[in-house]
Amino acid sequence: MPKETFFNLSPEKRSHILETAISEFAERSYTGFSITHMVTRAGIAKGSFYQYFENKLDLYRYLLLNVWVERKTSFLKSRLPPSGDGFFGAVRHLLLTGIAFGLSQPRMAAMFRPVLSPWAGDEELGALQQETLAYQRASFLNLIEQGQAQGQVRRDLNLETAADLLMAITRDGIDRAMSRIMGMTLVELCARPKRAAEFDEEDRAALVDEVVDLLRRWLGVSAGAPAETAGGGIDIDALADTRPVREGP
Amino acid sequence: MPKETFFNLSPEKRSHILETAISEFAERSYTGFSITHMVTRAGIAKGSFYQYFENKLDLYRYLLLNVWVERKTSFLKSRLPPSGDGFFGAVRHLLLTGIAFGLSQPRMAAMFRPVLSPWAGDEELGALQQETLAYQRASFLNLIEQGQAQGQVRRDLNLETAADLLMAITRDGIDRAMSRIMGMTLVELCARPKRAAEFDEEDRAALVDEVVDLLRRWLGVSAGAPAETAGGGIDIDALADTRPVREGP
DNA sequence: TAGTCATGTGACCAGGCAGTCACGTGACCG
DNA sequence: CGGTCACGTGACTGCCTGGTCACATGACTA
Repeated sequence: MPKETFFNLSPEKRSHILETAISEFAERSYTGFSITHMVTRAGIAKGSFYQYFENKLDLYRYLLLNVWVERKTSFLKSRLPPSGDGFFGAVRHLLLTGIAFGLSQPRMAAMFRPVLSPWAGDEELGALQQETLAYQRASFLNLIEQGQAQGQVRRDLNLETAADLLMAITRDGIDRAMSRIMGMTLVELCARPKRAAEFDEEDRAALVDEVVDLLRRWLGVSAGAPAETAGGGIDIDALADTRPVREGP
Repeated sequence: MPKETFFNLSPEKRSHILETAISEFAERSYTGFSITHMVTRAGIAKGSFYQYFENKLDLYRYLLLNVWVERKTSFLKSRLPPSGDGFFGAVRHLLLTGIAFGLSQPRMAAMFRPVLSPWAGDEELGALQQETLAYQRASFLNLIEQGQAQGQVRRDLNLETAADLLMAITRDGIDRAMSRIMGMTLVELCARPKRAAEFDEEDRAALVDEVVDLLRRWLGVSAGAPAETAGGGIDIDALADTRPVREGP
């Protein structure tokens, strides 16, 4: 957690430092991130950095557990799922919202990829990654169970394996497809954020519809079973990447 | 490509250097790999390294495009798929074989993850990764088309998207599930390779069956359609990660 | 024996890094 | 006015890195 000194800074300066750090992390990855380089770019002295943060990991953790979480939850709350579309309709909305958020924050999406994906990467991030993945898994498990409770997801599933595959499809699969469709990686997108518009609403809907179609065929109760379409929303907490955390002192 | 000097070495010394390099790459990742550290561990002088290889990337490329490919193709050829199980039976065998190979080569599986997964990671690997991913995508597309030609995979699919999702399910999904079941990451498995046995044949079959069940529901022609079970094998080239490459001079 | 050539070697150089610390600055207070 | 306190600063240390290069070694040849 950052030191008190950091929170005594003016909001503008604080934000300036964080934005610079986000850019650096996105462009150079966690390992490539150099404190020396970042402070030069931000126009502050290296000594100041150590009056704000313990070290690189402290800064990264703060960006993940506070900044990212805060932005994501507020984004999601501004686009609440329409109720009445049933479970898969809610999932569809969830995926579309997730894509929109990622495109609106490409730098953060890029810098947190190693910790939101099951890729070991930097040893230093191991603990953080394990914690985050565990929380995501729990969220996805919860999601499937909600679908079952609503009678729209079959019950003869191995829940644990289903959660793994569901994560792979909705995270890795969509990532892969987006990279292909946009013809660039996430890091390249950061350099040209306007290109995100080329992947327009129509393309996004087409992709998500393919994915939801897969999910319906895989998870949906077989045709002919009692379709219990009543309700059918999903708990918004199921979308979170990490346990909600409070702002620092 | 390594220099001539390297290929003039005795097979034992050559192999010793490569094995040391593989361990170092697996334990410290590409960015963390230090030539200085590796040569010390291998017991050779740093000057010698530069008489064998151009630099770190040269060594890494060679390990991927030659050593890995060679071992994988020979492994796959030693376990040819039984014909007669139809398309999904062949896919099942493919997945089981892939898992067995990965567990038999955990260090290489770990060191090549960034280049076989759509994770940008080290800028230096960007070109190599792009090339490899493109080749894999082509293989998966080919696989789906074979299934369609055999009448066992539905034709109303967006092929491109289907390939992305198929890759996510069979690579990322299985990776995620294996990490969960074994309770450790790939890197940790390298330190205790005997633990691979705890993920026994039965567990593997259970996991793969879940995945194949998903694929059947998603891709399979709807029940009642003409089941053209004739033939049903798959071309073994569809399994490759990279374009086949010849051994150096 | 003298010479040639491929190979082996490690001290050395320049550059980048994280983290420290003695000092500078300026606002506020008694 | 002097003193205190929070914050800002950048030179400095110690470490590790990739890559080079002048020299050593030893086999083989004329």
